Amino acid sequence: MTAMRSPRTSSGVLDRGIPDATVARLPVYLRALTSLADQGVASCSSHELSVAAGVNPAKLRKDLSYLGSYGTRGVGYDVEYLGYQIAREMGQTQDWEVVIVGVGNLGAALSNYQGFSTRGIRVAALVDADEKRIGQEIAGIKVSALADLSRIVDERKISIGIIATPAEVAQEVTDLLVAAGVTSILNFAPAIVQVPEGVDVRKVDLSIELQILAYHEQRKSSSQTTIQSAVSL
Amino acid sequence: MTAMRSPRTSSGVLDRGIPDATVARLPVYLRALTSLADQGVASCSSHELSVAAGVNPAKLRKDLSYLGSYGTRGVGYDVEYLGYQIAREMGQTQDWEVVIVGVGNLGAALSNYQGFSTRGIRVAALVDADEKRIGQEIAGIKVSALADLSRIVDERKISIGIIATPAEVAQEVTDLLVAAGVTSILNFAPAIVQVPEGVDVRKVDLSIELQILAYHEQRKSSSQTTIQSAVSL
DNA sequence: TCGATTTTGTTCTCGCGTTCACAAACTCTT
DNA sequence: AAGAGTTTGTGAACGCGAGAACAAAATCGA
Repeated sequence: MTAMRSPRTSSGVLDRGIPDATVARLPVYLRALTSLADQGVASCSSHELSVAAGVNPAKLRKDLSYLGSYGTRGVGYDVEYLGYQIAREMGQTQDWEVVIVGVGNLGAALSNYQGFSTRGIRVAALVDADEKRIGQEIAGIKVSALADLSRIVDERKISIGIIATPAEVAQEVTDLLVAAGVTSILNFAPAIVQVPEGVDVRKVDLSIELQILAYHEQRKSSSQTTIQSAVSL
Repeated sequence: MTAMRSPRTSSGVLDRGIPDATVARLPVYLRALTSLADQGVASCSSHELSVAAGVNPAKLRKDLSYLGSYGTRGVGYDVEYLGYQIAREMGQTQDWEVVIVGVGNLGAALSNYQGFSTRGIRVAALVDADEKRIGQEIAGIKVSALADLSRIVDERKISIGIIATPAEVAQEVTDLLVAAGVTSILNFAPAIVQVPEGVDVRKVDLSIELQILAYHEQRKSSSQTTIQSAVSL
């Protein structure tokens, strides 16, 4: 979304250059595969998997083809094997430790979110500027002072930070994270933050998603009345 | 993302058919305009606004041109006027009441989220299946039983629902929402839900965003070592 | 009034992503 | 062993969106 240029090193052979659109879908496939595995399914076709993932089967196959040929023609994909290959490609075979800045309602919700641990992501530290919150324990993690951010990031070799603060301090927090050595940021604050070259930012805006729905909702109802008035003519 | 086909009625003149990509950016522009207005800026050029919104100025102007000609050549845009036009186009001149199903950590965070009210969105009801939560008050709203969902949606004429439940019950909740008359759903549960024609679903997956960052992070570090090994040759 | 300057609105081109359609490859049955 | 039936992997066509570039329109100064 913002400055999401992937490295695209022209280093030749090894750079398989998976398209951004595909990278964004691989976790969806992985989730669908995990779900199938939980149901005891050992093998599946691209069609079955595409239904579970909610995409077009041809798109699914093309996406998977960027990783290599992990299916068997006439048979389909081995659920566990394909899942492992996607997980490896996505870097989930290692554990990524993240720091969450801001432990208000959203930060606390993220800290308690169960979906991270199974995806190679571990919330390693919580940081807040509010004196009253420092020292509190959330999801088994002590909240540290903002002043300790740099030391924590350095000690634990954290490269991913999550911003769950009010919009007003988002840029300030971003600068602190970048200065501390973080190179990937997930920003939940409703503000555009500027980062230097080499730092990735992804933005999740809860109210924007709702506004998009409201727009379509409005069009639904207005086209309804348009049709009605057309009929009444 | 999922079945986001806009109505595209061939009803002729009035259908200006704003592209989906543009609709997704309009709220960003609106936020930037609000921010500028708060700073006392009365007028701005497409360049200034594009910096605040984090997009290309040409893209910004093209997006705005779908709404009409609300700028003045040689001058720029009136901040308040343009803001109003976008808000009107997005349907924010009316209030959209939404119901949140599931008041765990995330549901509670959403209930308390301040960003909605200024965007024409009002959390009108909270619903949960857990007996212990029913009757509790969150953000000044009493939590109702799941059994009352249909009545609430009907009484308050709610057309937008938010799912903040565990993945296992997401489809079940979706079916209840659709049966109750909801036609737009924002799904935070990590599951793909099936909906009938005419119902819009948008999906926000917190861990997928982090996985995408982890992927790029992995590529950064591995391309680093590739360069190093290339140098050492 | 006229030219210089600024900035919008729009046309045009390019590239990415989606989807179709088919050949290659595998299994199963006879 | 061979043909019928599946399903993958991919080449090719198509459509949408991004961004450059330019014409149209407004202001400003002389």
